Amino acid sequence: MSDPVFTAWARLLRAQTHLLGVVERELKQAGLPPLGWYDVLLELSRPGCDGLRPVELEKLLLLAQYNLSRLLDRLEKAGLVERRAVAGDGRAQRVVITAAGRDLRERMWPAYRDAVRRHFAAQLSDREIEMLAQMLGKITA
Amino acid sequence: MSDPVFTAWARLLRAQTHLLGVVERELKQAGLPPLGWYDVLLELSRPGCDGLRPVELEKLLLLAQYNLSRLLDRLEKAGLVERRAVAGDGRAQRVVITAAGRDLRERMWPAYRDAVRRHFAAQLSDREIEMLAQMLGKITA
DNA sequence: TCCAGATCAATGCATTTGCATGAATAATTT
DNA sequence: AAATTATTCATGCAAATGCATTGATCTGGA
Repeated sequence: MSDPVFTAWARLLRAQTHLLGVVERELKQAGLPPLGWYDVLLELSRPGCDGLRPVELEKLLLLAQYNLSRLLDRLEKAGLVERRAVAGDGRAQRVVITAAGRDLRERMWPAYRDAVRRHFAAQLSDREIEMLAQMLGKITA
Repeated sequence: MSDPVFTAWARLLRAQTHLLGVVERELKQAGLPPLGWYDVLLELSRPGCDGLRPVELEKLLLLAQYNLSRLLDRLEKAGLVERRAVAGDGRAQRVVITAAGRDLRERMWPAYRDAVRRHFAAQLSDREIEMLAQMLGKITA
C-alpha cells in the first residue's frame, strides 16, 4: 500500500466520504433537503435554462436513469419542479423549476457554501485548491 | 461558479462519482462483490491484524454503525468473516477474516487494481498523483 | 453495592437505490 | 407502408441505507 497511486486513491475516497458526510449532516441539521436536490435545482436555475430533459440531467449529474426519475418524482411532489410535455417528441419531457424551487435553492446555498468552505477550503491554500481542481479536472475530462 | 473553491469541489464530487461508478461496474462485470466488501476484507487481512471490533472498522472505513452491522451480516453469511466473542467485554465482538475471505480479497485485487490504474492513474502523471495525495491527505487529517 | 450514564451492537420501519423490464414514441431499414 | 431497432421515461420488486430505538454490557461515582 506504499504505492503512490493507491495512496492517492484511498485518500480520494476517504476525503469525499468524509466531506459528503459532514456537508449532508449540516444541511439536514439546518432542516434542508439533501445535496442531490440542490444539484438538480441548480442545473435548472442556470441563467438561460428553459428546462432540461431528464436524459440531459442524467448526463450532467451522472445519475442513473431510474434514480433520476424517482428523484424528480420527489421534487415534483414537493412542488419544486414541474414536468412538461415536449412538442414534437412524445417520449421526452421538459423539467422546469418552479418559484418554490428557486427559493429553496437560494435558501440552501448559504448552508452549503459555508459547509464546503469550512470543511474543504479551510484545509487548503488558494494555490492548492487550484491545483486540486486542475488535476481532478483531468479525470472526467 | 467561477469561484475556484467550488470549481474544485464540483470536480471532486464529479471525479469520485465517475470513478466509483466505473470501478464498481468492472468489479460487478467480473462477477465480484462491491468495493465495500473489499475494504472490510482488506482491513481484516492486514499483517498482524488479529481481528477488529466493529467499532474500529467503523472509524477506519467511515461507515455508520448500523450499515456496518448489516454489511458484516452479509459477509458472515457469505462465509468471509466470523464474529467472535471478546473475553472481558460482553458487549464487544471481534470480527475475523476466514480463509474464504482472504481468498476472495486476493481475487478481487487484480480487477480493482487494474480498474483504478486505467481510469484514475492513467489520467495523471506520477508527479500529479503525488501532489493529489498530498492535498487530499490534508482534508481528513 | 447500587445507580446513572456511557459504550457496543442489533433491529423494526421508512426511504432510497439497484436491477430488470415495460410502455410509449421516434428513427431507420426494407 | 410495414417492420425492426433505438430512445425516453416509468415501475415492480429486491437489496441497501438512514433513522430511531432497544438490549446488553461496562464504567465511574455516590
